Amino acid sequence: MAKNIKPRADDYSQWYLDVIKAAQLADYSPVKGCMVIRPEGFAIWEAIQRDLDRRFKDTGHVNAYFPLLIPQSFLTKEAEHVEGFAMECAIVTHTKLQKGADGKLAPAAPLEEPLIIRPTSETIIGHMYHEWLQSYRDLPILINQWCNVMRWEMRTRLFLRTAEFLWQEGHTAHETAEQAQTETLKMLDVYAAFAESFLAIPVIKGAKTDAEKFPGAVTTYCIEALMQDGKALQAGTSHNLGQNFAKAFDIKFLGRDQKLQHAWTTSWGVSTRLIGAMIMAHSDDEGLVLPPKVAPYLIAIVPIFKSPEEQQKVAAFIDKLLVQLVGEEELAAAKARQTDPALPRYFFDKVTNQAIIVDWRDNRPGDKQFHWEQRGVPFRIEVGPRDVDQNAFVLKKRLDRSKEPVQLTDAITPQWLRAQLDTIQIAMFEKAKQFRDANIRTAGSYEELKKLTAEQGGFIRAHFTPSKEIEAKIKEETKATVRCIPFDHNGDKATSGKDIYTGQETTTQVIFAQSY
RNA sequence: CGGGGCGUAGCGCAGCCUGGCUAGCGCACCAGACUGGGGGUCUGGGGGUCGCAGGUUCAAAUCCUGUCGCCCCGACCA
Repeated sequence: MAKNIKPRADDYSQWYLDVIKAAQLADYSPVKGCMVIRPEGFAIWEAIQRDLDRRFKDTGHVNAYFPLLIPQSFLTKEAEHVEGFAMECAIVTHTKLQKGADGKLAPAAPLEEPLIIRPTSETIIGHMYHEWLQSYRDLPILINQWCNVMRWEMRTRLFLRTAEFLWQEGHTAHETAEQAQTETLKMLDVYAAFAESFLAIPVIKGAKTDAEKFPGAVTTYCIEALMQDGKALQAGTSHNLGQNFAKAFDIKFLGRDQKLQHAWTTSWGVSTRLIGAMIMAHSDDEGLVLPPKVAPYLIAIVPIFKSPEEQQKVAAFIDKLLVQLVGEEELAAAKARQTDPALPRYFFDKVTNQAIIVDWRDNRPGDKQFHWEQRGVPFRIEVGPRDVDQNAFVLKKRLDRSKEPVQLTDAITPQWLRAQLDTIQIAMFEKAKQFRDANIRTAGSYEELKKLTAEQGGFIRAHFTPSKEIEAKIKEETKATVRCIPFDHNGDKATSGKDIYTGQETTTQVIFAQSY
């Protein structure tokens, strides 16, 4: 039992914060709502960036960078957009601090036009696309940027909703509506594939209702994930912006038909919220559980010894094991690297920056077990004198907390480790998927929806015709919202049925859930 | 912005109601010893303007007033 982590069943919210704290992923900052991402947490973000960025490049996108500050007037150019974001904007109004008569520093030199700290970059990027775009030959524009954004949320939670957060935002411009739609759905697929294969989080793809869509979008698509407490989390969005922003920012080009016309744009993004999703999807009462593809440390080796002689014997064996897993060269390189000698790191994969760490700190072995377990390291290897005598080590799996002795034969190779990691990666996805699937229920009536949200949570499928007014009413009464209109799920086709609220016949099925 | 809770060592807390001796405890930290296969034991040690500002009092962590901040719940949130 982890003594510093509250069990999920007692207080899920506290459990989540305890897991983050125990794994040292993040910390509160002096500014309310802002978060410090610590090295262990940032390594996860780096892994996400690395893999996603590859996927963006593979689909033809390039990276660029646009400024943090946006003229206030830009925000007002798209009506829905300003309405959606005005309430949570941070505004820069002055350029310097000066000592006043009372000796205290106060803002001086007010700006002529206040600047907004970007809550998202459609407006400034729209402005630039206006400047850059002339002809259909310039299209498509396929740009992504990795950056921070700021949304002054009333209430924040580490990773899930912070005032400032890191994300990527793709912004593309196309010649035709069809191309923009293809792009929007393509990126939704990229997100879904990434969430499932890299983060091992099963997601449902679908469209948002008008009530839930991005301010200024024609259609918003999303991937929705289910957390262990039965609440939904929007893990990524892809927006077809139609010509809304093109019109607001005058993004025009001369077409093949020799006519000046507005471009069709899209935007899509995922954020550090994914880290929160990953924590909540996989971790247990013992702490963080990381999918192998995300983990900065793949194995933590815990040596067991009493005397210096035993230490030497164990160290020699660990070196032998390391040579088989990372090679002679890396073993020597690691020793030359001169990091903390008590915690030497050996790169298993330099491309993904994933390492094996050996814990030589002068602590009890039990401490070390808890230490690495709480940090979600997929495997721990225990090596003591008894193991060395039998030419073996003890392999402990974080996922199911099992342990088994393994002989150190020629079979212990990088391929062996990769196979082990793949098995865990798949098992984690399957486990999460089983949980998710077991928590998809169908409501045949509004009463049933009320009952299910109150008693069971999870995703609730129902026949329903989206309507802002009715959705607001349902939200008020059940705290549940339409998470999405799913494309299709487990092969079950949307068949006609009675709208749970109005009773009218409809072919539209939606997924309701309480969400983060 | 509304409701609730809380500011005392790095962290977690007791003490406050009913003012009074040198402000305590646990964890963490440092030194040493015994230890070592899932959070060990002992000894010694360092660390505090009790959130801040006023007030009452012989005397304030404790009472009063004000103020600042944080956390949780709600409203809000592509």
